[in-house]
Amino acid sequence: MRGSVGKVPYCWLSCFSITEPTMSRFARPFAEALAPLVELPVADVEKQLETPPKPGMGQLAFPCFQLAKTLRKAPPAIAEDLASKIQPTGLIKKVIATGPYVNAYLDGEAVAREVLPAALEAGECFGSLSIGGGRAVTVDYSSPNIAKSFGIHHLRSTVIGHALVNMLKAAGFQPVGINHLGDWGTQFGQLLAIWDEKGDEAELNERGIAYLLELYVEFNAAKEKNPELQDVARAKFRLLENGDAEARRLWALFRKVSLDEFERVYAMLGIQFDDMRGESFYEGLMPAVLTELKERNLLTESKGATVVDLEAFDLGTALVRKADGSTLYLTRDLASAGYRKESYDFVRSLYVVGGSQALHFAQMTKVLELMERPWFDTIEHVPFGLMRFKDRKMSTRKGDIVPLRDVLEQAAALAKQTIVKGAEDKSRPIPDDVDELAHRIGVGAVVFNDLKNRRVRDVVFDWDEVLAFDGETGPYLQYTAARIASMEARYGKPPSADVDFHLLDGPGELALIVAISEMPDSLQRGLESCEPSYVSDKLLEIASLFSTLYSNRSWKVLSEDVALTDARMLLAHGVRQALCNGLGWLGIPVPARM
RNA sequence: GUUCCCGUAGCUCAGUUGGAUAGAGCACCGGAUUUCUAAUCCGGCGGUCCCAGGUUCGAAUCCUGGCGGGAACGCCA
Repeated sequence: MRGSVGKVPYCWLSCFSITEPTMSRFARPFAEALAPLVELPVADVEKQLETPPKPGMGQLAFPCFQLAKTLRKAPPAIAEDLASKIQPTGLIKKVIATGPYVNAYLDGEAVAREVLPAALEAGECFGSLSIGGGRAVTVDYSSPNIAKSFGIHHLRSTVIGHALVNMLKAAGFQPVGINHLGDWGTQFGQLLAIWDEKGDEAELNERGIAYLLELYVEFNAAKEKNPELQDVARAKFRLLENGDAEARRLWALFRKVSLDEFERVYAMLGIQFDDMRGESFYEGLMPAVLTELKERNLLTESKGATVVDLEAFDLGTALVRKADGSTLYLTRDLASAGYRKESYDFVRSLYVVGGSQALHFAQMTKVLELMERPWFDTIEHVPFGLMRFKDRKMSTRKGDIVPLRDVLEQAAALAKQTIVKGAEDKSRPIPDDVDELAHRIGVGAVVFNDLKNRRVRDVVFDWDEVLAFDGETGPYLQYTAARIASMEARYGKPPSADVDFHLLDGPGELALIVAISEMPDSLQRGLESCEPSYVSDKLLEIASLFSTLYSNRSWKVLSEDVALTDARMLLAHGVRQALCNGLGWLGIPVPARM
């Protein structure tokens, strides 16, 4: 199966022109010095370079184990020999053999001079890449089902997809955010079936989506006892597909009520889609898909249904038409894939959908291949782990979910409480925009909590964890940026790149500046594997390194020493720029202060 | 039953694509604020990297086989 969950089959970015990762700017000179001595190409040496486990051991390391065989010497002796032959120049301050490694120590002053002015100049573009060349990449994400509440379990696709859209944009691609609304299918038959019995438009207008969810849950409860109800639902959906006026009218009504609610949630998260076509849009395109499948002799009849037999590829059989003639999810996805290719001419098409649907996407891709779509292998399922309760699955059918809106509102309420308490403790006035600030912090906590870990892992929903503001959290990053913003305001003028870089020569500064310089690497790595957590990780590292410096009482940014203040301000500004840009990629708002 | 994913500290997770003494946060214990925001920082405690083999100079990482958890496997999406 292509693109098995959790593994990156190949680097899809590698087909585009890659700018050199920033770290290799530092690694290159070291590799160039080593290459002639070990008689290997510079690129090979560079690939072997590692980062030592502790900062006191330098910033770059070359392991000598592999040379031991060819040179028939002990690795430490080789390291010793190599180290003695390399002259420090430019970015490299010294080279020392440490056991079987040749370690290089970067020159803090030179690194600062290289990184910080560039960061200042780049501003909001700092950390960005220009590998995309304006090429389109579609990102199918969020895609909630109409007539069901927007639950916390939809958060995963929504925030991962949103982050990928932002990251693609930062890398110079033209992302197309697609919300493939689940607004078609037998589920509507179910809703229409129960609506016949007890639907009440007045109540719908009043209670909105909560009422629809209630009906849906009730139908499913009834179906448990009376399985024939599913046949009633299928008949209703067929009616809808055949264009029955009343069914269509109700469908449109349900759709609107749902969209109103979804829009509120998207507004809270600051998300806008480029394409909000639901599944229903592809209704008219499906006959053509079925016709083509038939002409290509890909269809077989099986138990009354129409299928594509994929047993030869270990992918089972893929249903494209039910026995009653109505269509399925796969049929619609085949149609939408072609439509997207025509509309957007994507170089890559991502589907941010739970890992449980791996088979569906494998089938879809295989069918597209059999249909001789040359772009079939540019489609990639970006799977993620399930969100569940500690002791049970979340179940929309049973109404056993947590509405996302509740979570965001709770988080904002808690943030407000923290702001108010903080203001009281320091006997300061409560800010006028406390609600806006609290909202941003709450969203930051909830979103970052989902993006900080690798997406394949299952997530257990836990209020304490979602609402945590301490440690490795969104508010921690926001707070670090806010503290710097406050210093910048106090500083009273824009930071200057014309500073004495020698004043930024300390080990803490060097580690921090190297981390800042790795922002583009985190973006690139994140895009290669569609994994926003690489960015989250880098931001935490930067914030942590800065906080350590900041908390040292003998290390002040603002002081009487003008030259020192200017230099440290430039560094602090770079930190804030990196944090703000990275948070922006992740779709996390940055409050003006905290 | 078959296939896919996951398994690292009490809990939640990183681990630079096979390298040095496996790292963070939470929780717990102890510290730090006359000075840039304590949503912070510092220290301590905490490990059979699920198990067993194999490959390798070298394995949490790769291979094989188990065990445990989750998911998918036809008319839902």
